[in-house]
Amino acid sequence: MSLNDGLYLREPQDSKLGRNIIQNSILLIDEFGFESFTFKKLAEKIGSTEASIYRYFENKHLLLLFLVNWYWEWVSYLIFFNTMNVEDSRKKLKIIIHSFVSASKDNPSVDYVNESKLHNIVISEGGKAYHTKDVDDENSKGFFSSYKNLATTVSKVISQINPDFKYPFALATNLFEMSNNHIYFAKHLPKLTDISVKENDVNEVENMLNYFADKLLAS
Amino acid sequence: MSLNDGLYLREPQDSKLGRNIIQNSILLIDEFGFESFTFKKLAEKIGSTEASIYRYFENKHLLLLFLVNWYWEWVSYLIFFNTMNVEDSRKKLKIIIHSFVSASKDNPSVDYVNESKLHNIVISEGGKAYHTKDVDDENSKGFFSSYKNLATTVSKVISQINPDFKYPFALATNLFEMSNNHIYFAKHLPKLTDISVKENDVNEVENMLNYFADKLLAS
DNA sequence: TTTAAAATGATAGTAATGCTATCTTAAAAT
DNA sequence: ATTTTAAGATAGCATTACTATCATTTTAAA
Repeated sequence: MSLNDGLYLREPQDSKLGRNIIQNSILLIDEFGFESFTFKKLAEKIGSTEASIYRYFENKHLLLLFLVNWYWEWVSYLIFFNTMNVEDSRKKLKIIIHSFVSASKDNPSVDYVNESKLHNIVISEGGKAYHTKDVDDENSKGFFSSYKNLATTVSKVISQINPDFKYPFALATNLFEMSNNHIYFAKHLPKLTDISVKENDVNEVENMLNYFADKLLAS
Repeated sequence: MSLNDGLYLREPQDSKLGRNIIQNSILLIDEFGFESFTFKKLAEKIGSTEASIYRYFENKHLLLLFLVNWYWEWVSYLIFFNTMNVEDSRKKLKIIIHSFVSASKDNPSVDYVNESKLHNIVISEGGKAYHTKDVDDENSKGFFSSYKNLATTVSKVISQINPDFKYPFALATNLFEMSNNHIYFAKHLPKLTDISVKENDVNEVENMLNYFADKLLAS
């Protein structure tokens, strides 16, 4: 998986220690949350030192950004792969929705990434990747381009379905954000949604997103 | 404005120092972001001490939660006030959308709250109020009830418009989240949206939300 | 109007966080 | 075989996120 090289000081995917950092940061952030995650705890967990981790990532925020980008690239790949031989753009959108809602199931696994836990991190902490005072600076360095490319891909399919639809980008990002939000709501703030997610079955979310997309794109 | 009293140790709205904390925390968070906001900086700014601020709020996270709740209560009040004499539920929803998109303009101002900056905080940092490892615990204490009540109010109007619509809560919260998201995107990640916000003119956002709501609720 | 209670200020201290620096050893590449 | 590069070990430092104590001021009750 190739990501913007400004995200790290040393490419973590190229060394044992680097892959260890990726793998175990996912486990720790998933278990304890991003706020209480520290490089010191991570170092202890992988039997290394803080200093060594700082040689890979400037700070934990950039590590999160790396993980989130990795996730977006992975979803992009899934979508590419799953829609490759599909002509009909309505079908395409359905497959896209299925791809990112169930991203963690269809597991073309890289061994140092637990995609299911990474998906949980994106759901719970993903927003923090761009809700920062440094967004503009980081955006100018291309740190969000994976997400923007993904949004562009989806917006194109939307425009194919209905060329008159005025908000293809907004709908694309809204499908992503809505998916993550409502999975989170179902788990933690169920009064804020109508759907429920039992034992990680996100079927209802998928149905809702399809319903929204269909209605909005009907001509 | 009356909020859940678990949010604070001492009601900040009842004393000069408390109101100072509210007023200046809004200014500081808006200017420098939540991450770099500290009680020490706030104390310096208002000529008080860290210890004194800790007598009002357990920590900065609870202060943020207080501010966000204050905002939601204020929006609820605006909606109540603006829809009071309106019969037609479609009109009601339009007014609701206008109320929260332009919340910062129609200014029934409390002197120690800069509603416009508070709105910016909700847009930029609001999600952090519930994306925490303590959500479940805080939810059980009622720390999100202002938002849930607001969502309930709006969902009722939605169900009046179209009683068969399956996702009244999800649409209600999505309108809020989408509003904040796309104002933020327009300012910082314009490739993720179709609308633009020039000089705080959120008209395009309002139009988009109305379009989405109308299409989704058409029978 | 005195007196007690409550709120604030002043100061100190402590553990954890978020780093940076240096030095040594181990591994890899030439 | 030797030089470069990566990793481990250790130290240190400024800031953060608090808690504790005591003195002083303000407010409220007697």
